[in-house]
Amino acid sequence: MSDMTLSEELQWRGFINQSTFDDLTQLDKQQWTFYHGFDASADSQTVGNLAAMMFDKVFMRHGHKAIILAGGATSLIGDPGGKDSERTLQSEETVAHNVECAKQQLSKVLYGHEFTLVNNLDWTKNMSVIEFLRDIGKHFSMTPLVQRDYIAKRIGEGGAGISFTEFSYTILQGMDFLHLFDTYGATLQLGGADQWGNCLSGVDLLRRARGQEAHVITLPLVINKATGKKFGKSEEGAVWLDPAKTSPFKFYQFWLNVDDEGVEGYLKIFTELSKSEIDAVMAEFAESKAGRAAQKKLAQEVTKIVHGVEAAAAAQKATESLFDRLGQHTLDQNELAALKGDLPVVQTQSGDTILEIVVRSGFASSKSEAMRLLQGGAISVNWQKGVAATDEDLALLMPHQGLNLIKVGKNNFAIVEVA
RNA sequence: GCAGGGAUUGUGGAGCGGUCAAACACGACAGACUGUAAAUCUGCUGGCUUAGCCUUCGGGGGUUCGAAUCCCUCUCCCUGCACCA
Repeated sequence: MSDMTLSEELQWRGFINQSTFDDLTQLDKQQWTFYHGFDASADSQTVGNLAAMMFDKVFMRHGHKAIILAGGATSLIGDPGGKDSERTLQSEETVAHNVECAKQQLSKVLYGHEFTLVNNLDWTKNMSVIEFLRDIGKHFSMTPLVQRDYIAKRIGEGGAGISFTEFSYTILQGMDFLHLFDTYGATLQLGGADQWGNCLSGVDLLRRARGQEAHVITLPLVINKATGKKFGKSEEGAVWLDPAKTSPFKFYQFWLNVDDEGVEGYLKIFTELSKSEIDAVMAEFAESKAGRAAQKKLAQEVTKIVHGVEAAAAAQKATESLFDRLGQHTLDQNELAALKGDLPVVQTQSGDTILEIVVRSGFASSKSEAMRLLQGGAISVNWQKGVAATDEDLALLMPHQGLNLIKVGKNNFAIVEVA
């Protein structure tokens, strides 16, 4: 796909945050067995995790052996990093379910490559306390642990405190590295920038317990260049990879709406397009910013990777019919029926007010909120915008029999089916 | 364990007996302008059967005509001392 070496490609794509290598070309000189752990504290991964998966894919394309870990054990404990207060423990069933979800999503995104999928619960659940304290704990010195930023923050003035459980998280993760070295010969760990400290726990442990040199590379947290915030949040919160949580249409829309500033970077991270392909799209984009060629390409490619070719095509088609003729064209019943697979569908009785429908669609969490949206001119039915809150004007927004299109805000569409 | 300090609506943070659904800032959301972008401006930000009513200020109980504000108690956090080295 490219004649770059691994180290060159990683740098070009902007995948390197911190690394224990003095010289990254060491990566090019041998085949590595690396491991990368994914959190299982939610039942779906997000686009943030997607960046990490794409990171792994670069290594895989260059012929390195991957061990992908779902954190069945670590998610039972909870990573204190980045949190300012103690987490609520999740039940074993929940985590087991999440691990299954994570495994499925990982397999889908990493499809086409060979890799070993493991769950760290397998080697931790039957470990004895004595074994843990003697064989593992003995290698960790308290002083550096306590000095870790996120732990220091929790312990110091104004901190929320930290339990021994969460405190031990990093040791557990270090143990994973040790185990994967013993079983698979893994000597490299990849992770997110926030995992740097936890990854180093494993490096230290390997050195102390096995006299083995090991390495870590972390990828940067993807930042939205326009806002300076963490990338990957939409209006409704996180952007999930699970189509049930973020529909392929919404997912596609998310990428299409990405800021100009960052598109090039996102193309490099979230797609597998080569340098020449990306250069070509960016050239087209530079000529006509309003054409948004880069965003379109990005949305297309990423949706393909996560949801497949068909879903990507469907999302694109839905987008065209909703936006390209924005406001000029009332979609007929057939066109609306075609959109039913892509947009949320709200079933309703004739007589239900628009407020109730908006709440049921999930675009507002209460009637009060729906009312506010209405008064702000955010709601339209079949392209008719409503502004008034009186009963008479409310009636004008009443959907008719059959299929209707409602729009809330700029980007939220739903089909309303009146029985 | 003892002594102080603290817990407020997404976050930070005012309020210290009625005028408090609770200042202000940030964030979020919406409108205008644009390119379904950014910036900017404007609005909005507990719920409801919305000129009114209801539920919120860590949990529970009390004082009072009236409590986010006062008292008791529980939980959690912080600081200092003690304990432990």
